[in-house]
Amino acid sequence: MPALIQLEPNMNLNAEQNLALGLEGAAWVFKALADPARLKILQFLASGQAGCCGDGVCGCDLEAVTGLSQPTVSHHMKCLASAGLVTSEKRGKWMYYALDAQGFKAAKALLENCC
Amino acid sequence: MPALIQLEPNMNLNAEQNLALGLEGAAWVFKALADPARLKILQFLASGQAGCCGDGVCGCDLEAVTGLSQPTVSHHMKCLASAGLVTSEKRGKWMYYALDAQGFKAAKALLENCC
DNA sequence: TAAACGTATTGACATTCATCAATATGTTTT
DNA sequence: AAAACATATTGATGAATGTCAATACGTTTA
Repeated sequence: MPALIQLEPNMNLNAEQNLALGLEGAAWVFKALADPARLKILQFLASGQAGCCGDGVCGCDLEAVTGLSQPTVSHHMKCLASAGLVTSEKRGKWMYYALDAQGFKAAKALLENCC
Repeated sequence: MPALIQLEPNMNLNAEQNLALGLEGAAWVFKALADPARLKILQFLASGQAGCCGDGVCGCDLEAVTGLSQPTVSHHMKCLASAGLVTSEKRGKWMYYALDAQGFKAAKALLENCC
């Protein structure tokens, strides 16, 4: 039976959906982790370092951290969010990003169970 | 300082090398995990099911499991081996594959530490 | 030695991906 | 209202990827 959920960059995959998608969902999460720039972003988010735009880490922080252009960072964040690894919240004109602990728990479980 | 190790499909990445490569090495491992066919192969290797060629799982088993062609399976196995996730051993005319526990430990550590 | 068989390599092709410049959208500040 | 600013989207481009057919390589068997 084909999956009823369509994997797209514009979705935000939660734990249930991930499970329902089976290997496709698992691969989607690992694909999000499979890029040095995105890992650097995750590392920075995990470090707890303060950002330039007040309380939280915003997009311009991540441009500085990665040295990538603004559109590229935006693309990477959409990728990470679609895999359920980060959360995003718009406050004013800034977009604040944070790690999604649940997504990482799911990723670890994937590594435990499916392999 | 640039990494002294060159990531290639033809290498077999061990834990030390992986660490030395930093985010590049981590991404390399996650990239190997980021494909449904490869996850299915890993799942089968983890299941402990008997193969068709005696003691161990050989290439033709994985063709049956994945439904992919022989060259494609060969390519995937090289990818998994280069990431240190599987070991391969040639016995007679067969190639036997098994999970590399150390590789998975490294992958889990990457998920813990770098994120 | 020949034939058969499992695996690896090569070449080709369509798809996906990372990246940036240019532009659009929306919010805040002047 | 206008200017400034942060982010999102679009379009384009070069690189990487998954796949298979054809072929080459090694090993075993007849």
